[in-house]
Amino acid sequence: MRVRFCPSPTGNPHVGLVRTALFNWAFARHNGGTFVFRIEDTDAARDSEESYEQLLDALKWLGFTWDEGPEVGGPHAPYRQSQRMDVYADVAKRLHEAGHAYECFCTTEELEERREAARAAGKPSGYDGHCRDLGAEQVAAYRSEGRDAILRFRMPDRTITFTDLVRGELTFEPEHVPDYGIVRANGKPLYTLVNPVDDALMEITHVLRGEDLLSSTPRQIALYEALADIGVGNGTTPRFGHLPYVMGEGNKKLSKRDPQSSLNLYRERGFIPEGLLNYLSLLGWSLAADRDYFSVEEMVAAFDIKDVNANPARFDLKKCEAVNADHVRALAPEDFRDRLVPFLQKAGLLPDEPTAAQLELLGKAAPLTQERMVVLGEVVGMLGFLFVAPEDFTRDEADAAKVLTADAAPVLEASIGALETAEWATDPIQAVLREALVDGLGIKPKNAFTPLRVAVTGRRVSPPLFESMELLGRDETLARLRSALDVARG
RNA sequence: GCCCCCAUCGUCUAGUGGCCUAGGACGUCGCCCUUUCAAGGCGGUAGCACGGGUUCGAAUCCCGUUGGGGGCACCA
Repeated sequence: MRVRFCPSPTGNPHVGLVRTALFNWAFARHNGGTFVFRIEDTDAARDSEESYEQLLDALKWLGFTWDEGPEVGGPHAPYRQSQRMDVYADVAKRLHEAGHAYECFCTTEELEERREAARAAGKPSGYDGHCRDLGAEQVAAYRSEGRDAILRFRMPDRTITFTDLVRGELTFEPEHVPDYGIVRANGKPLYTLVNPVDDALMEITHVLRGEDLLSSTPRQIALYEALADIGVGNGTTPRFGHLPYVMGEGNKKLSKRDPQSSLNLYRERGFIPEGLLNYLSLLGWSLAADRDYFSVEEMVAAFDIKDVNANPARFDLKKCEAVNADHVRALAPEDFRDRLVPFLQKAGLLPDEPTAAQLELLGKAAPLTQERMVVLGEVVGMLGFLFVAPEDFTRDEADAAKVLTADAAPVLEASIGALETAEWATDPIQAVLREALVDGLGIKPKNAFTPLRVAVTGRRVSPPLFESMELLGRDETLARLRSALDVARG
């Protein structure tokens, strides 16, 4: 079994692309097959090197591995179509010579005109076969007019039926599968040619791709047969499975322009690969009736293309976040801590090379946040107060205004007094504060600790207070309580 | 316009003729726990698009309708 993932490097990787990669990869891995990664960069106008780099980076980050493709090579190298142009030129020439393709001189305007006419007459609006059987003198006449020709594939005049791996048997009548262009007038091959040619050459056995390619499958099947006829590839036509769309808001397919579709965005927010892949696998597939939290290993072990749903799935950010949060909580403490570092660095709270003391502090603080976090990026807001330089510490203005009022002054004052001599550890800190505030001043815990929380962490919502104080240290804690007292007194 | 695909709670899904007075998850609502926020616990909410068949029996099979999506390129 040989499976491939063959994106074209146009723009940022998006979640629909990732889902397709995931299903292909899981399919290959589950069946012990070969996973081929190929880059379809035949459209110079839209492809970019930057997108190519991002694609590779994204796949690596997600943990996908490929057996053949860029950087790892393989028996069918190169795996970037831009480096295979001579292959396509040769195949196109042979297709032409064998009569499977012909030159078409129709101009865009002429095609447009006839398409409109066909449509108005209630007939299929694909190519009408105008140049199918041009004689030599007609070809010469067009050339002398200065017309350019594209190479067009000659579809066989027969019904094409195939069994889709997710949708079952599908049938297309010939009048709805018109002849189609395979080489541009400038000689550059089109996707319609290069994709099947490479699949044939690379001996791909199973093609899992988006539903948008469903209606082009019959014409590709015809091309495979023509390729077999002229001896390109090993003569077998792959089996196809068309994956349902990933939809965005409303009833639209998630498009690259849709910000919700950008993988990089999720990555920057601190989604982790485990969570993202788990969620994406749920879009069109399920492990079991009552489980939707699982590892990618479990998915691979269970993945069967027959279980994939045919109906489109909407991307639900809330659920994606919930699944990600579950995976964040399941991380080993040290792993979790390490993954936090880049986010703190990006926020300027940690240097490029954190000191041992900083890492130790993070190691102690991280557990306070792990089950409170949906995405790793939240660490900046949650633990910023611990890592910020004393002179840079600020409080949320709204929280301070609401909480650090005259009423809070006695609470802060009593706390300072109690903490100056307390043993500096979570439990004793809690004990002396309870004694001073709850017992001493008769204030409810909730009301007693909120001013302290804002004073010390700068926010009304924070990690557990007493642990936070312990980690902050006595001097800085007292300094912040004193400065808060000044604020409270006006 | 022509062709194709799809149709279970708001969302993702389980369900392949009787186990379904349709199960789970996210969301949402209520309660409990509680130093904030989470997490956790308990409970509630809400669905087989519609109409015909087939069958002793249909969410499950067939047909039609409606709705949604896609394709009909010298894009991929």
